[in-house]
Amino acid sequence: MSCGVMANHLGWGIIGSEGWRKGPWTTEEDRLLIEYVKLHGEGRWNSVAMLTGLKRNGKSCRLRWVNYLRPDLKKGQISPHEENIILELHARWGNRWSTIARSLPGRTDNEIKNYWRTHFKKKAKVSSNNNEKSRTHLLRRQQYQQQQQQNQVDMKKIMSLLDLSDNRVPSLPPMRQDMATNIHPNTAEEQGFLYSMLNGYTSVADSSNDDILWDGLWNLDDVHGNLSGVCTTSKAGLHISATPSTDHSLSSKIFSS
DNA sequence: AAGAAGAGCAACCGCCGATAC
DNA sequence: TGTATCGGCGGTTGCTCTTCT
Repeated sequence: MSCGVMANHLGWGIIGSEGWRKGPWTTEEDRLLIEYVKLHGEGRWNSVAMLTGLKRNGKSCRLRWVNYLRPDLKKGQISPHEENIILELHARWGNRWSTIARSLPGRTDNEIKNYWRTHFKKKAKVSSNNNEKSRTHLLRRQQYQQQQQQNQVDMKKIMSLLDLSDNRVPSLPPMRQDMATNIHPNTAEEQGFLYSMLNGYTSVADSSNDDILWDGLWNLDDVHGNLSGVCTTSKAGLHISATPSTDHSLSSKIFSS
């Protein structure tokens, strides 16, 4: 069903009190917006309505372009690799979806947010259904934490071996090599984090440990109400103690594009 | 076959920081 | 320096589609 049909069918696509259309975009609206960006580039979204005749406000235009019309968007399902990256970065940054999205070319913050939300709910439900297994989970979590402590020891060794003048990370699979070279760590701390993230996720989030990781994340959510304090723990193999909610400078340095 | 429930996703809202004036 | 505007972000809503009963 096209957006236009849906809009008509549902009475959606109404004109708001300020004269702006709302609701799903029609193909004609998309075409106008694409034409605008071709001619004027991205930005100055508030002038779209004036220059194209679109009855959409600037925010709506920007959102439509960023989340749906951008030519470099990657369509299709999130791959297992991407899921692992999301997991790791969420453990690190919390709900900073735009920061996470910058590490996943072609994916939008909205897409990642939706993905996390739906999978979070799914996993959380599974977790709540498995209360009877809690003792087993506790035991496994203890094992997991021991593994993370070992990871920290390993990390120190890795950092001592890293050549900080060279951003390329040796001995990584191609996908992780791409990540490493795109992110450009500047300091030993950043490079250490990046390295632990890239190397750690197979041990953390492979199929055998995946439920432990999710379980840890859900429990953190229960405790904190949100995941803003996640990385003060070793739950996801991360060990830099700055909290995501305050550590804006590091994230912007690491993920600046 | 029909209704209910859940999953997935597009889009809106409100807040906030950056920038212009 | 104060105010207005714009753009970006995270949270939330509401709709369709799919699966289950």
